[in-house]
Amino acid sequence: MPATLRDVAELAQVSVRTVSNVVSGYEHVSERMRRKVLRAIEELDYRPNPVARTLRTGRTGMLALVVPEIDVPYFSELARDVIDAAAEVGYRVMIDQTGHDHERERRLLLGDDRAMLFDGILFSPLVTKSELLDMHGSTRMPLVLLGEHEFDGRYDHVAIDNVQAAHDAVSHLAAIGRTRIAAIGAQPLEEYTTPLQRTAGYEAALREAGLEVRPEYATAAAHYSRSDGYAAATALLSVSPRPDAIFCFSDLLAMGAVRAVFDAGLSVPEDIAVIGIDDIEEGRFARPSLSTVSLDTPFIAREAVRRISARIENREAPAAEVVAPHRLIARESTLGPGRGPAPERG
Amino acid sequence: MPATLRDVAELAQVSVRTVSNVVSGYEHVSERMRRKVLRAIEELDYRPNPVARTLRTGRTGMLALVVPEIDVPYFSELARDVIDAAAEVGYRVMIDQTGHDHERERRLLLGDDRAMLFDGILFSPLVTKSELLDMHGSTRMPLVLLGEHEFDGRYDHVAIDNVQAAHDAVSHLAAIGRTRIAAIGAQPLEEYTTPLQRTAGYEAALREAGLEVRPEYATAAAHYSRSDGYAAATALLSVSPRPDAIFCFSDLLAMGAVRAVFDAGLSVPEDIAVIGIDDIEEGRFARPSLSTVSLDTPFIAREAVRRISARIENREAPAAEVVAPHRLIARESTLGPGRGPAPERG
DNA sequence: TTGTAAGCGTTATCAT
DNA sequence: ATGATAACGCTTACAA
Repeated sequence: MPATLRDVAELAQVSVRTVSNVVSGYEHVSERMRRKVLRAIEELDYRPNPVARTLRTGRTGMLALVVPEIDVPYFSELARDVIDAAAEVGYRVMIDQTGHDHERERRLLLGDDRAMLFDGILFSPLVTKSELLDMHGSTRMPLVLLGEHEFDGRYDHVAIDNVQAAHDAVSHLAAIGRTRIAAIGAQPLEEYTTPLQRTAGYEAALREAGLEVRPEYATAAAHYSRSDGYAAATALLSVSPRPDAIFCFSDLLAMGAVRAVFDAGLSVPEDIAVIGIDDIEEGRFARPSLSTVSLDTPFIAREAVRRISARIENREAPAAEVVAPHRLIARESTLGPGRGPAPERG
Repeated sequence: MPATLRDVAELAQVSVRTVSNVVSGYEHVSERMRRKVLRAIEELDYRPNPVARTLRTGRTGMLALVVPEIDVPYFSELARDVIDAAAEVGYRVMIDQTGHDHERERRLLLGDDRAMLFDGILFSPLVTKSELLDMHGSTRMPLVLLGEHEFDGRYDHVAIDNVQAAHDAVSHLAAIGRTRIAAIGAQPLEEYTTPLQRTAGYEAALREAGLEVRPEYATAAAHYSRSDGYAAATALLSVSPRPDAIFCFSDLLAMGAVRAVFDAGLSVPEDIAVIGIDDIEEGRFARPSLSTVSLDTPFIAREAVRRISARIENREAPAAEVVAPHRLIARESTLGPGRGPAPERG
């Protein structure tokens, strides 16, 4: 059995109050007492029980990060930054993946049984905003939404300007002279905001460049995975006229699309230029290296942790929205060979 | 303020005992009572406080997964499988990354302050075995070691046969006629077991194939990252005689190595064949697709969770070792083009 | 079958 | 500056 505060108090011949004071670094403790207590702690190898402390204080010191799939590079890179940012302010991070399962997202937001072992949730959701709000309504768990959803003033929000990011990517393709620009990542069946916004940016940029918006160029992808990108790109190759560029709604889709183009005997970017969004490290070393719109995940992580901390401190404060910066990074998949890998970001 | 058991009891006009029975699904509760209680629960929107429950029962229902870096694909894919496997038996997973920081690993194992908010640790360590044992000694936190360390009978262990895996990779290179086989991933300065074992397998396979073991072919890599692979491969290209194959101790190293070879104006596998270890999805879509030794992460995850559950149930049971299977997967980076991507595993 | 009450290990309130 | 003691919200003997 591990030693408790009482055991220490007994051995040191002081009250539990004093031991607690020493442990939690209370100022007004005499040097003599402190020594006695520390000696007893040492001897008993005492460690405070965080659960008891939590029950008393109401703080677990843990955050939950909820993402669709942790093994998607964008999310694992985000997770790395979130864990680091959280560690800096004394939080640890529990990760949950919903696996594109709305039901699992729902349960999480409802705070079912042991879900509540953390002080707040950083949520990168699949479900649409309104559903989400309804679900989370009754529980008062601090919540910060990550990603690209519309700000509705009810929840803290760390987003990126999706429309603009998509717009920038497509404008780049137009600027290098591409005229038949397809897209992969629309999701006509569902009402996810991300694909809707990116589609909007895509179409706006096309119009701005004086290019035609062809419905047959806007293809769907269920999961933003490499294999979805591969499949969608393969299908696009037999559309007539064949696209000369593909804008993918994620880098992972783009990795699959690039491979598909080469498997069809064509070349990137000569025959078809490809650009993604996210700036995952994989794309920087790929062949050709992937042009993309870089999202500032360290910034997102830092802001998310800052927002959730503030929310935990004060649940009544008005909801805030912060928009993370993004920037276009042109590499070989649009510009052609000759630009080596860039191990550094950017 | 959220409702407590007492509030529910009061409203339902029953004792807390009865409410608790209903909540935790105790059998012997009359239908009438159960109804009354459920109605009150509904009305008050009551949710059990998991912290209080934990303080009482000693179980948090959480596991910690400790890895060097969550954004390394091998670890994020492992994390995905661990989270899923844990969810199946009612556990949730907290992830911590040590970032190659021995001190952080140490603190985790020592169970410092709020570290102990979980029932057990799944630990994929950097530090050597003996150090680790000394550190963990005093705390009795259930622990299962993941990865490729020697079994010493004191801790549960889910490992792979590192020597054999490396051997298989190198034998494959020899079998396709390569004679100047280099390696990337040794770490002469530190005593990590993984690189030592893989180096052993590498050298054994060379000898078995009647090939010379050249020290200048065994290069180091600090972090098994893409950029380390890139740098090491670049260096290898100016060794004379130039290698005609490179065995990388991880797929990520291999991704960097492949890019380096092409940047040097050479070709994979024509000039230099490349093989890795891990079988991350990235390698299946890369160009050329990456030959590798596939580690069965779902198996590892399942066994790890099984072991830690057993250990939590019975801390006195003898330590067990489980060896996860591996198998060689030859793709384009050793066999040449013509084998399309394999979205499915293998 | 259900009620009463004693903890689980802290922190925090009230004294002194 | 320190001691005694009441919570925190739950589970579980022990009683009834």
